[in-house]
Amino acid sequence: MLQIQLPDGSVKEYPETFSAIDVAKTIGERLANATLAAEVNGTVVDAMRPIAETVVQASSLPLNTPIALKLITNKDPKALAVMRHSAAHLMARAVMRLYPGVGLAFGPTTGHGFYYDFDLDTKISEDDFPRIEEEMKKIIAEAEPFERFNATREEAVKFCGDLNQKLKVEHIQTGLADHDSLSFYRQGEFVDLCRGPHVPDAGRVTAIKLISVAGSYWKGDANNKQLQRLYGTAWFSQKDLDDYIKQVDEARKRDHRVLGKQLGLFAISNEVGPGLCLWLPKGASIRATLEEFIKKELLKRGYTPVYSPHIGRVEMYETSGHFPYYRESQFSPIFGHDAGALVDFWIRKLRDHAAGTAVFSIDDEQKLLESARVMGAGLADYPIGGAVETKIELLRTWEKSQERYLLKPMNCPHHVQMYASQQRSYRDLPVRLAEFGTVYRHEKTGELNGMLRVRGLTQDDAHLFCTPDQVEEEFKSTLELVKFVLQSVGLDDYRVQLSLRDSKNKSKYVGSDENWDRAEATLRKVLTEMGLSFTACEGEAAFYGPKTDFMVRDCIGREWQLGTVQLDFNLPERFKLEYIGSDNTPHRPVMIHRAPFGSMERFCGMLIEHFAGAFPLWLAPEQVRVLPISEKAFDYAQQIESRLRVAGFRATTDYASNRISAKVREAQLQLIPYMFVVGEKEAAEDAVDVRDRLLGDNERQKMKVDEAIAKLTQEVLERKVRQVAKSSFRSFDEGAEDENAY
RNA sequence: GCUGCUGUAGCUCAGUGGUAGAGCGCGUCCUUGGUAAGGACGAGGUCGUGGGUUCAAGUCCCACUAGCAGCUCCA
Repeated sequence: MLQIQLPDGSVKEYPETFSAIDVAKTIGERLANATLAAEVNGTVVDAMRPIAETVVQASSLPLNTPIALKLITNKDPKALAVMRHSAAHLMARAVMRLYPGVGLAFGPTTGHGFYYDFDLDTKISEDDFPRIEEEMKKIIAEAEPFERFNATREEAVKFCGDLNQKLKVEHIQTGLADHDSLSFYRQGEFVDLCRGPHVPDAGRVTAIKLISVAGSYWKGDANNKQLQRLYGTAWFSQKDLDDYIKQVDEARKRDHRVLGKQLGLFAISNEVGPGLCLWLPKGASIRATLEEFIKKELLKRGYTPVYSPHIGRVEMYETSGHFPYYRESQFSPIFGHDAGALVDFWIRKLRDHAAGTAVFSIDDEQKLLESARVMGAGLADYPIGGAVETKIELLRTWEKSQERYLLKPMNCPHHVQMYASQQRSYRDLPVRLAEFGTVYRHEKTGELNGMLRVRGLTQDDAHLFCTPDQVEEEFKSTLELVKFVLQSVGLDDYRVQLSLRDSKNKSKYVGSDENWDRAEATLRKVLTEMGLSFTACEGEAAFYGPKTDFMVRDCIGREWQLGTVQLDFNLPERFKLEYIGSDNTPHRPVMIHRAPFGSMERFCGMLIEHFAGAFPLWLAPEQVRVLPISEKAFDYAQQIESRLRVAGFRATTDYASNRISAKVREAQLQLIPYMFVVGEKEAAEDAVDVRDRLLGDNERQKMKVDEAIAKLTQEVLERKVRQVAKSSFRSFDEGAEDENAY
C-alpha cells in the first residue's frame, strides 16, 4: 500500500497502482474532473501516472515514508503551465495534420501561453490561424488521452529517425547526451519527445487562441537554421482568455510610442537618424523634473557633479578594454586623417588573414597601399608580402600618430581620468563623481525600440571610488538611493537580482579571489540587512565584478530591468588607479558604477507606460490648464496663469473660441492633472473652480486662488502618486519551462 | 543582423492597373458660452526612395530605406 500525505496533513493508504486521479476519485468525481496534474513530493507530475512511479522518478525517498501529494486543479497556476504545454502539443499535432512533413523543434510554455518552433518550408501566416485553431478544437473535442512511455537513447533516436524528426534526433544526441532514458508522450497519432507532464487528455485544454507567428533560431543560435515560431495562449476559461486579450489591448494602448506621439513627449525623426530620440518640450519637462530631483538627492548624499565631453581618444577605450571588444555596437571612430578608416580596415583584414578567417591577397595589399598614398598617408616602409606582425605593427604605429576619437559608449573612462587627475589619499575617499552622461551605442536596427532601446542615451551615471573597506557602506548607500528613487515615482513592486561569478569557471573574471569573495559576501550581506528580496544568479556577473539589477514590475505586471549597481575591479587595474593608504603605500581603489534610472530614455519610456501617460502632478509636463469660460474672463485667466507660474507651476491658458465643455474635454484628453475654470463669478471673488482630472465634474471645488495654489504645492512636495491604473492581471512567469530540458 | 508584415494629408486609416478619399486635427469667419465634442467655409499629398513591367502604377515586380512583431544582442 502507498502511504499518502495530503496537504491538510492527513495520511491515508491507497493501492500501489493508484494515480493522483484515482486518489481524487475517492474524494469526489468533480475533483477528479478538475485535476489536471499532481505535485508529488514537490515535483509536478502527470495526474494519470501511478504515484509510485512518479516518486521513484522524482526523488529517491524510500517507499515507506508517506508521499506528499497535492492535486493540482484548474485553480492553480501550475496547472495552467501544464495545460499550456499540452496545448503546444495539440498545436503541433494540428500543424502536422495540415502541413505533412513538418519538422518539430521545441514547444515550451511562456509567461502567457506557449509556442512551438516548426521547421517548415511553407510560410505560415495569420490567415492560416483559423484553420489551425479549428483543427486544434477538433483534437480537443476528440479528448484522446496523453500517454507517456519511456525509451532508451538508442530506441529514441531510431524512433525519431523513423518519424523523420531530424531536429529531435540531433537534440537527443547533443543536448540530451547525458540522459539514458527518455520519455515520450503519445496523443492519438501524434508522438513527441517530451519530459512532461501533461494534462490527462486533450479535452482538458480549454480556451485557446493562436497569437502570432515569427522567426526563431534552432537552439536560439543565429547561425542555426531559422524556424517558424507559432505563439498561442491558453486559459482555463473563455473569460480568462478574453481578460488576457483585453490586457494585451490595454498594454498596447499605453505603448509609450503611441502616447509619446499623442501627448507630444518625444519624436524620432528619420532625418536625424534611427534610434536618436528627440525630446519634445513636454517630454523634456518630465526629464528635467526627474533630473532636478536626482541632482538634489545626489548632493545630499555626498556626490559631486562633473561634466565630460562626448568623445574620447580611441586609445583610452583600448586601455579600458571597450575597444575593439564592443566594436560591433559602437559607432565607427572619428578619424583625424582621411586614411584612418582605410588603415583601420587594413589592420582588421591582416588580423583576419592571420587568423585564417579571411583571404587577403598581395594584390589587395597593393591596392590599399596605393589608396593610402593617394590619401596622403606615407607608409613608405610597408613591406608588401612581408610578415603579418611587422605589417600590423607598422600600421598601428601610423594609426597611433593620428587622431582617432570614439563617440563615448560609456562614461566610466572619463570619470576614471578625473579620479587620476589628482593624487588621492585614503582620506579623500570615497570619491563620488556624478554626471548625466550621454553615450552612443550602435544598436543593430532590429533591436531599436522607441525610447526603450536607442542609439543615443543619457545615463544618470555616477562612479564611486573607494577603499575595499568602504565597499559595504557605499554599496548600501547606492542601494538606498535606488530604493528611494523608485519609491518616489511610485514604483514599489520590484525585486533585486544579484549576479555572482561562476564559481566553477573563475578564469573568466578579473580581480583576485579574495576581492571577489569579499565583495560577493558584502553584497549578499547588505541586501539581506536591507530586507530587499533578491535572487542570486551564479555566472551572471560581469567579467569585471558582481552586480545587482533592479527588476521593476509596472502596474500591468510587466517586469523591467532598470537601476543597476555594479562593482568593478577591472578599470582601476587597467588604468592603474591608486590612493595612498594610511600605511603610506599605494593601494588600488574599488570602483562602483551605478545608475538608478539606467537611462533617461528607457526610464521615461517605462514611466509613460506605467502611468499610461497620466503623470502625477509633480512630473506632469503641464500641471494646470486655465480655462476661461468666455472672452470676458481672458484677462483674469491670464492673471491666474502668471500667478501659477510665479508659484513654480507649469500652466497654460486655453484661449480658443470653444465652449467650456470642449476645452475641458481637450484638457482631459491631454491628461492634465488640474483645470482651473474661470468666469466672471470667479473673477469677482479672486477664486478658481478647480476641476480635478481624476474626479471630474462630480467633485469640483471653488477655491480662493491662494488656497488652490497651496493645495497643489503640497501635492507636488509630497510627490503624491494619486493614480496608477491598477490591474489584477499577473503573468504566471514561474510556470515557464526551461526550453533546453526537453 | 535574420524572418515575416507594414509605409497614402499633422494624426488614425480607406483606396478594385485608368489622374487622390474619410474622420479627427489645422486656418478663417460666425458664435461668448458654466465643466468630455457649437456652426459654416477653407487650406493641406512627389502615395517612403530608386529602378522595372505596362498605353497607363498609390495599386504588379525588384532593390534600398524606415517602422512593427518575433529571434539574436544589450559593456
